[in-house]
Amino acid sequence: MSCLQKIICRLDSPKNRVLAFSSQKLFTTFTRQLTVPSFPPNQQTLKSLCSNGQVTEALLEMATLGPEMKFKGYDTLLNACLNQRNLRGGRRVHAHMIKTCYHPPVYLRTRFIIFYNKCDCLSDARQVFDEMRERNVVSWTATISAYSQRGGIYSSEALNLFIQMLRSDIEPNEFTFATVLTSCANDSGFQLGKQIHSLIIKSNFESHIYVGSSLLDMYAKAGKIHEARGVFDCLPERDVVSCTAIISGYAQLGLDEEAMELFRKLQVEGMSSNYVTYASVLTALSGLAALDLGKQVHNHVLRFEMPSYVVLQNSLIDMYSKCGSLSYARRVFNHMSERTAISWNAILVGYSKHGMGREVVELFKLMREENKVKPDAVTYLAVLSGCSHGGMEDRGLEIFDEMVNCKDGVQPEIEHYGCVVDMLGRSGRVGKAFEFIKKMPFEPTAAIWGSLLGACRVHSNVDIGEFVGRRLLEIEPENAGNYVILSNIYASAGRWEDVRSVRELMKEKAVTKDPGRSWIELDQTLHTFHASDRSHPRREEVFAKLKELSIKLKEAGYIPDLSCVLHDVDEEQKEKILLGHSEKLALTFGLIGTPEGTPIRLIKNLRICVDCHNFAKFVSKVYGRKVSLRDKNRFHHIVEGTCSCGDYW
DNA sequence: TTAGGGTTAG
Repeated sequence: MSCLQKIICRLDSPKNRVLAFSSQKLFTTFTRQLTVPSFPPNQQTLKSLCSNGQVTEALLEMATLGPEMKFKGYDTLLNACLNQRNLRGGRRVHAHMIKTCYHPPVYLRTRFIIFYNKCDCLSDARQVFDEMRERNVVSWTATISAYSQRGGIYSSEALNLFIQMLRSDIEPNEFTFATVLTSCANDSGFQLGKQIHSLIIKSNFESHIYVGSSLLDMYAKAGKIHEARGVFDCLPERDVVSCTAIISGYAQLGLDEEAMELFRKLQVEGMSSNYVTYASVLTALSGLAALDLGKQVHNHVLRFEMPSYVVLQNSLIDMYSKCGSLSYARRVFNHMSERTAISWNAILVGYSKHGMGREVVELFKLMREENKVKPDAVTYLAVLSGCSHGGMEDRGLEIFDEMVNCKDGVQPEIEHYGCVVDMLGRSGRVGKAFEFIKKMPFEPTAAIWGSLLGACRVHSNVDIGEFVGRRLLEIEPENAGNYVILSNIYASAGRWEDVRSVRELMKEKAVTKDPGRSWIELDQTLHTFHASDRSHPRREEVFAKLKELSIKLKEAGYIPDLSCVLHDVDEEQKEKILLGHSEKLALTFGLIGTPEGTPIRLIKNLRICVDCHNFAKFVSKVYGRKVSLRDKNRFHHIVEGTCSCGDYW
């Protein structure tokens, strides 16, 4: 028996053949000389060879297969490559198929679409799809899915493909609907999404759990939470995804109390939760600044060993920083084994909102030095805003220049220009800020003018303030805040006639202010107050204490700032309105509800008014309390009569 | 063979 025959004899079992392939150079040489082995391989052999990275050898084996077995052989090879995300191997299989003039059926071509997509080669997947003469619902859905998974600019192509699919008379199935709806969860796709909803009803898929989840998510992302809830309530069965989708729908729209209420209700009904559910719940708790409840969720997550999910940790960072506990947020950040740009952004935003500019700049430097994660547009927003709020304006302007020079490949967008306006205005360079706006490559938004108007008020620049204020009243006539600031600017210059005219204008336009709301967490319960609110069970105590405060603080030098009230009423009435502001009620409740010396943590849904800010400063001084107040924009840490915002917010 | 929910944003 020759050497070659001996080797072939030993290769009867698939296991031995693989071993031989892996270990004996000699054998490979012989096999290549043979080109066509003398017996057909079975699927296990092909799979094993491919899994061992020996795609070329596996393809040589394919030569012995009859045409009817080739389909199965290629499928096996491709599956092995797919499991290992072996792009090179998959490409070889593809090339071999073309070279040997094998015409794969729809199934196999679709598998290649899926393979290329999973290997992140969208253009190859698309090429396979485009070259198909015949397509079925799976090949269409797999291609649509490749685009919808990527989101963003790819969503419109997913929708185009879906329309083409309908035109080619292929009926979508539940997979197609569940997929395509994810591409409708944006402003441009919503109208088509509603039409697809009609189609879903006609096709009787509305109650399908995957389709229903996708549908309710689309409505929630379009801000149509009632429609989303309608779809959810009609689902015959619910699972963790559909429940999480509706909870996160509420949370993403800032309907935090509703999100928590529904979460509790569904928990009672026995819903199961996973790390995505907790990430969404933490978003709602961040909005509510419910620290104690947030800690409870954190403990639960640790107990159930879910701590290593990056998404969950990012949510924890955000929750702790928005609840005022930056040290906890930093601890979570420090202990992460893997960080994404969102992890960095969340902690940077945290420091930024607390006015800690130096920490923002240091952390950003560390992010660049580590060079593991690239800063994105949000990173720059956090850093520029952090510099602005944290007294690091000049460093912020340098960082903006670096952005313009494309240091990290992130182009400044209009929001970044807005940060620069804020920085210039904050540091007193109001004229420069005005010039900067004029030269911007974008049309200034109301927010940008609003930022400059605030600067004009603080730095008493009546000329620019008047121009900007009048401009704002034209483009944003419904925003009561603009009238208040313009009126403040006129009042500071003693232009009482103009103050009156702004007031008249406001009345004429029937401007309504967003209702102000403040709350405080005591014993894991959120106590909410509206202006002049008399609904709280301890209202009598609150108002009695408020009266006492008014007297005591005035003795200490507090003078109510009546210019914060635009109602046309007498001075006594104005003072009464001011004293009824929701943040004063919540602060007073904090004083009576906590032991002496305990820090008080408040949250306001809008920007705090100048008078309430001053009031809180006097409370901190007279009553020896640290007051931490989170308003719409940032944290105010008030100690001994001084605020961390430096009276500019 | 194809499918749904998630974290950061002045």
